Amino acid sequence: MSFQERKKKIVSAVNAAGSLSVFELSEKLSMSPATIRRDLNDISEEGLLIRTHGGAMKMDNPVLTSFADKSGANENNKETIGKMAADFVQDGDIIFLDCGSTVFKMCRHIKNRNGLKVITNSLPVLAELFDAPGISINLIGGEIDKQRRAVHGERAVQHIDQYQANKAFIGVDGISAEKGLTAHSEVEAMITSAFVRNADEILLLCDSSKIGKDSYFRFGSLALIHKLITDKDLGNQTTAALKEKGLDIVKG
Amino acid sequence: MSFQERKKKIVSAVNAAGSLSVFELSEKLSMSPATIRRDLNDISEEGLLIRTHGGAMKMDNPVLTSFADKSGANENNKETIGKMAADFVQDGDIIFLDCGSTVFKMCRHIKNRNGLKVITNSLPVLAELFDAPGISINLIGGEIDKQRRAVHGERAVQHIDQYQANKAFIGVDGISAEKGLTAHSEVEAMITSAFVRNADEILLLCDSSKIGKDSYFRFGSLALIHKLITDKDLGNQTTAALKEKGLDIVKG
DNA sequence: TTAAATTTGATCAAAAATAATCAAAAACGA
DNA sequence: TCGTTTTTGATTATTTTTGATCAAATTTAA
Repeated sequence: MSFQERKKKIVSAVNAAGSLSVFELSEKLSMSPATIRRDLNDISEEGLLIRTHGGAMKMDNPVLTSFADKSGANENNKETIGKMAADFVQDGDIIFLDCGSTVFKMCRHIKNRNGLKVITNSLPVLAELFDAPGISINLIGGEIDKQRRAVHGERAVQHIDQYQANKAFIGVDGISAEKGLTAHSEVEAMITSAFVRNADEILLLCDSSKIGKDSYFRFGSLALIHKLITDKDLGNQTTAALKEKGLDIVKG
Repeated sequence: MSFQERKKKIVSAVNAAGSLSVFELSEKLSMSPATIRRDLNDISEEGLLIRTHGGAMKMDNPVLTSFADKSGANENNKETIGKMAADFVQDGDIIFLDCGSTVFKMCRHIKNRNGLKVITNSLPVLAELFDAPGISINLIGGEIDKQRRAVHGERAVQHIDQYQANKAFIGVDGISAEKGLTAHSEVEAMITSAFVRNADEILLLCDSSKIGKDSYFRFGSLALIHKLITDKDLGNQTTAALKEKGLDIVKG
């Protein structure tokens, strides 16, 4: 086994277990502790996990968590939300798809639609739908945001403003009855706002962990949202508070 | 078994297995380890798999591999042209990169530049340069052309017209002293024309098989081109005819 | 706090893999 | 056909990787 392979195995083993000791890894991979230490140092240098005394633990910086990483937080709920959201997509629709992991989950479930037109700024969405014969894709142009694997910027907003869609499937970083919709960053909020302003129906995909939380940039009120698609873990009290605000809630 | 055949077999074997050692491959294909090593190095140079100590493993950029370029005819010449063209790219440049396999070959050789700004409509180019820390990418928006793995259309042309670059690296489907530049399709010609009109210096990458040939859509004269980068197989007579037309020819 | 136990980084030698070199074999072109 | 070029496999020197050892650093326990 080459050290490149070993490194991959170590990363996924540590990600799966949360944390592992040098000794556990050395046993699991039948390698000497010295080698494991060297590997761990290399890997942590690359920023893929956190070195601890005696071993390593998983790095959970939400920004770096790639979409391919199946071990992300709230995986099951996001999957369920994605599936439910896909039910609102019909043949012939013109839809905006935002970047973000929950919206990405939808894609797998809409690949068999026909005559669908997807307008997106998300590279994972592009990659996922690229092979679908019944779907034509309009890619939003502009600066590539490597961290978010998406296109952002003024140019991208201009692009979106030239189109009109039936439905927009969007994600946010926080939502609450008091502050409305919030995002981690202004650039992302600009894009989402553009989607909202150019679509007939706005569907917000948001797992329960983000509901009731506020992120730092406020960019819109709840009144903009036609449907909130979320998971079963959303408390009844919060649900009631949001329904009070006139939100149509779809709960997994 | 030819080198090309073997190469294909190695790539698919490694992709199927995830990873294979030099010895496993040498047994499977009945070739000496020395040959397998040579092959592996060539293949990993082309970026189709990752060379490891002791073997190779499959390359999986989870989001963007689907756009990886499939290698076709005239491989070696295109590779050489790409390498030469890369020499004309300097740190800090703003460049247009056209879609097409020869231009794509450049990418691997410019990954280590710093402060480079790349404006492109090619998905393979995007995938290849995505990881390069010194390069920022501006993706041209518009309709995705799945067959060419690129963005085309009126919207894309508008996008390009908003920018000005130092250099444009373009490809064509045909070039001759009589008819000038020709393309397979009008959509592609529109994009290339837009690149030409918005860049200070135009560098045409074109292997000798396309020189002297005409494709069906004429879209520009040779006078637009500042440098023609081609391979060693270009006949002396043709070379002379093109030089007559004022072309600066760089020959591998 | 000090003392004991554990973990680490550095160093080194052995083992494994590689690159470089060269001659034989095969493919190619005139 | 013959001479040239390309490809292949064997040999050898070099480089990389690994595991062991041990002193220094860190953590734990008393």
